[in-house]
Amino acid sequence: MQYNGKNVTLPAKAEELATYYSQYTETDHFTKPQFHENFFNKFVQILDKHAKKNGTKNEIKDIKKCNFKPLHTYVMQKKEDKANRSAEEKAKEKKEKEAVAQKFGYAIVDGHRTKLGNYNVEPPGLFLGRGDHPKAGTFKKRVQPEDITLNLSSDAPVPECPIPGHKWGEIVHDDSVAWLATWKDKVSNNAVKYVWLGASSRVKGLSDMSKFATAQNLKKHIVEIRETYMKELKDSDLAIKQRATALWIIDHLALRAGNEKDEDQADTVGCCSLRVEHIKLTAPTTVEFDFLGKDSMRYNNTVEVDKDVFKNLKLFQKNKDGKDDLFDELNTTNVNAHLKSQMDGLTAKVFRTYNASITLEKELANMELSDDMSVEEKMLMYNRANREVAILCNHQRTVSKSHDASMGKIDTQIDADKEQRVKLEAHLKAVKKGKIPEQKDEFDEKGKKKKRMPDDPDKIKKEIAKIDLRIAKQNTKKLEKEDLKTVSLTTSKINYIDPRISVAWAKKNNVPIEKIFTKTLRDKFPWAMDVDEDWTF
DNA sequence: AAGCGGACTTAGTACTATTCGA
DNA sequence: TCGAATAGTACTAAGTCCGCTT
Repeated sequence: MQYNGKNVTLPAKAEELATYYSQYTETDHFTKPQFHENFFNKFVQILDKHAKKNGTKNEIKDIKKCNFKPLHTYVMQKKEDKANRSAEEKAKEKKEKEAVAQKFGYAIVDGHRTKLGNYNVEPPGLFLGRGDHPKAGTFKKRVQPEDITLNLSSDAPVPECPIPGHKWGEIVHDDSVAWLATWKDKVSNNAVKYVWLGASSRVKGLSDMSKFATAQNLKKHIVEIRETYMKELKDSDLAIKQRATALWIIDHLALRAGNEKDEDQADTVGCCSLRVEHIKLTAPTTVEFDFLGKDSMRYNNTVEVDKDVFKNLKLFQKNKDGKDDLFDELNTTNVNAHLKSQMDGLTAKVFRTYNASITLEKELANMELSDDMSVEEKMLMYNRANREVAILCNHQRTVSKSHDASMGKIDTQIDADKEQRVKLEAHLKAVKKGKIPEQKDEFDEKGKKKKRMPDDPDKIKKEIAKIDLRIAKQNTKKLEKEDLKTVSLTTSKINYIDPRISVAWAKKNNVPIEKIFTKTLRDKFPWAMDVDEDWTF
């Protein structure tokens, strides 16, 4: 790198850090002041320490005088080189990776070779928080074997530590937990990281099944629970009033519970942690919610609420500052304690599972499907239902870089097809009159000769029909693409929707399950695959 | 009953593999 | 058959919730 226009040779540790940093030059992280600040603090700290050790003085003090371009160029070159490797080299790497996965990616659980969810420890680098994160750009240290605890059967051989000169931190034999290995992430306040079994494992499958069993159980209690909170909206006790209001929101809008958060995390909220500034009331019953939820995703929704809910929200805002808690008498613990008293195993998050599954089932039931529909058309219906769930749960994704371009491409194709259709129509008319028109050679934009139109009326009609079908298909594609531009269907499919609803629907409508679930999801939900077409949630 | 550590689920994005269409 | 677009997977951050300690 250069400092103040002069080349500098960095000590190895500082160079490593600066290399991590410079690889983000062209990303969104570089637009955040916090990212630079946290990086540079650590950078200077390393340089100071190094200088002190050598009895010199560190001159690098101002990030504005730093030019990390040479490092960035180097990192980008490496990336390009990697992409440009020969097919053999790539195949060789793939094979090696597969061998590692075979060796480290499985555990023997109750005699069965079971796939792990993850088996690599998180590599060192810069912490990349989501949204406006106070710790963005801080250094995430390399994890050493000594930092790692392994959880094995007491009679299992201890795996050899693969790093020479090192040994495992601790070996435990705890069959009351599901993790196989753990370490602490110093960046996120010693947050515990784990190695788990994969989603296809029996342990995870059973826990998934029990999640949906609880949600199904809520179906049986929901009428009573709703009656209770509707009554409690009018309770004279402020804490109970707040609890009922929060439950109305959790049930109707599928908000998360909303635990308290630390100062050194991004400022995001859920239901219980909503602040006065996050809602705007308009009489008689309109409420606009606008806040950042999990992953700093914006939740912006204007809804009509129950008149008592509106009255209560107005009351909770009274004499408060925008930064004050809306539900100052409430936290997730007492909401969940109350829910538990109404139904065994009931917590706030169960409402999301329940409402997601119920919504999909209801939406699918409303779709009118017929036997002569193509699988694509049926899937369009399914995805529309899935989309309603994703919107309910506020599952978003960023618009892909190529979105506008690919929409434009579809338009161009439709236009070309329409133009060709006009020509075919005219040609058909002429042919029918018995005058077969002379066809001049036509060329496409690449200079290739286009196919001539047939002179047989039936063949012309067939071609017109083909074009009509193509136009219809493209239009459908366009609609769906635009609909799903900012909506992510995968999150609800993986976590919230009882897979048996989808399996039953697929069977009933002769849609191959592969159209709905990827290989990984089919492996995750083997327990859902054999329900019959009449199964209901 | 607050508050914290720990265990587990849920989340979007970055990366990689596969499919599509010229 | 190739490159671009799309689908699918890997990754790890960020939630929820429980139970223990003070």
